[in-house]
Amino acid sequence: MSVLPFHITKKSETCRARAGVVHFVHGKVETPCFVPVATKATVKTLTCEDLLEIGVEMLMCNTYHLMLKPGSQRIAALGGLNTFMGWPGPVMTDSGGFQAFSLGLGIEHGSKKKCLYFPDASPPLQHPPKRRSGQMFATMDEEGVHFRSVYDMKKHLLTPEKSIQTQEELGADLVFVLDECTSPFSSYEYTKESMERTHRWAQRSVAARKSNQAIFGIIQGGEFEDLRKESARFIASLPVDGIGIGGSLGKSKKDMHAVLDWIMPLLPENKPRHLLGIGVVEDLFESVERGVDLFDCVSATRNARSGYVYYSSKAGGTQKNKYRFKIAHASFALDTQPLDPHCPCKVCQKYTRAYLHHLFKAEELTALRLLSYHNVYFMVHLVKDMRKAILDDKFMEMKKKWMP
RNA sequence: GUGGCUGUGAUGUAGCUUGGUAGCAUAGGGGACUGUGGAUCUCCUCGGCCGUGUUCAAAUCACGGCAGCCACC
Repeated sequence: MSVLPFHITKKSETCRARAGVVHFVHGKVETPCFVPVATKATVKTLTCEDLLEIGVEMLMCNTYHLMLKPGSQRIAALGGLNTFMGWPGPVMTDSGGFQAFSLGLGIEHGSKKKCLYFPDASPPLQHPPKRRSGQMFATMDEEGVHFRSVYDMKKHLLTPEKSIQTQEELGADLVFVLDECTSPFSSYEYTKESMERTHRWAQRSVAARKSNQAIFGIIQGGEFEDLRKESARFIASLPVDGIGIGGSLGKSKKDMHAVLDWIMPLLPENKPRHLLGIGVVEDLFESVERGVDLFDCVSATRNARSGYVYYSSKAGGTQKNKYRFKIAHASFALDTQPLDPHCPCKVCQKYTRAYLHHLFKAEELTALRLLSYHNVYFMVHLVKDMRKAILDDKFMEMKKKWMP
């Protein structure tokens, strides 16, 4: 068993936040750290040069997508992910567990990671989900995940062993065990059954490992306190290098905070914790405060592609959507300010909102690229600033400034 | 000048025969999106060339204007 070197440099005195350093094969990562998602071996619209320039430390690629296209063996033959994509730094690969969810239950429940409709949610969400039973691309049984390729409908079986083998072929620094995410609509009974299976898969994943790649287990259990705690104890007891926190985090932000509050005291201090698929600005603060070290999230790049620009509260803005605005908004047509007047990124040094507004409305690809660059810069540096604040023991102060 | 055809939102159109909810697409304006989605979903704004008549009721039928296009002189 490999031991992933993780050193905690500083623990906050006022909360669970900590600053540390993880040493991966391809370099160190200073935590807390925001890890952009490079599903198909690229952060959409950005080059590796961009990412280095931005200050990105680590990337997350996806086993399911790369297994189907171009295939893990081809990537292995081409020297592994780093060589293949020209990225010198550490890489983690997601196991395919999330795709088991998003192509399975996610479709059946008309739900994504975040719940789209709960009448009692605050504020109440407007539209009930469209349930589309019978169109699932993934189903689960004890053996593993039965996928249909989104490309050609061919059947694939992804077992925990196959996932690990594939991730070894891809050659990431850090791999995740195969897990199943439940939907916010999943019952207690299903969530429990699924969690127990995920635990067995975790054991099988760990046992299947042949390389010295680092491996993270993943805590499931949905929004249920006893399940989350049980899962946390179980995953913490495995010989893994770190802890992933996955699955449905409930119906609201409050629920997510509760989940983190339940499990954090049960986790070993000396292993890094990765909160899967989170987050947005508020979530990053709340999670770092509760002791999360690593995040991956598509929000920066996906939002960029739908025209949302992240910006700092220092830059001013409306009460609603405090940390982002939509560049397509007509009010930017003649706005000669940079996207975020407080942002030192390349895009903000050069281009005006008016220009980016035009590019976006004209559906020019450059708009998506420049907005992605800015948003990734914003998120990466927001978390880097949090790290500095932890080191200076000013994290809660910083949080209060951002989230009064 | 004569004859024919056509006038529906910002744009392109459907409905007209057989009168009864003005439909669709694009554009515009909001909103959603958390282990990817240049996707998708969602809400909203704006309309029958003008006038008169018939009728319980007119985008629809009739008549008169006006405008555009085409053909002929």
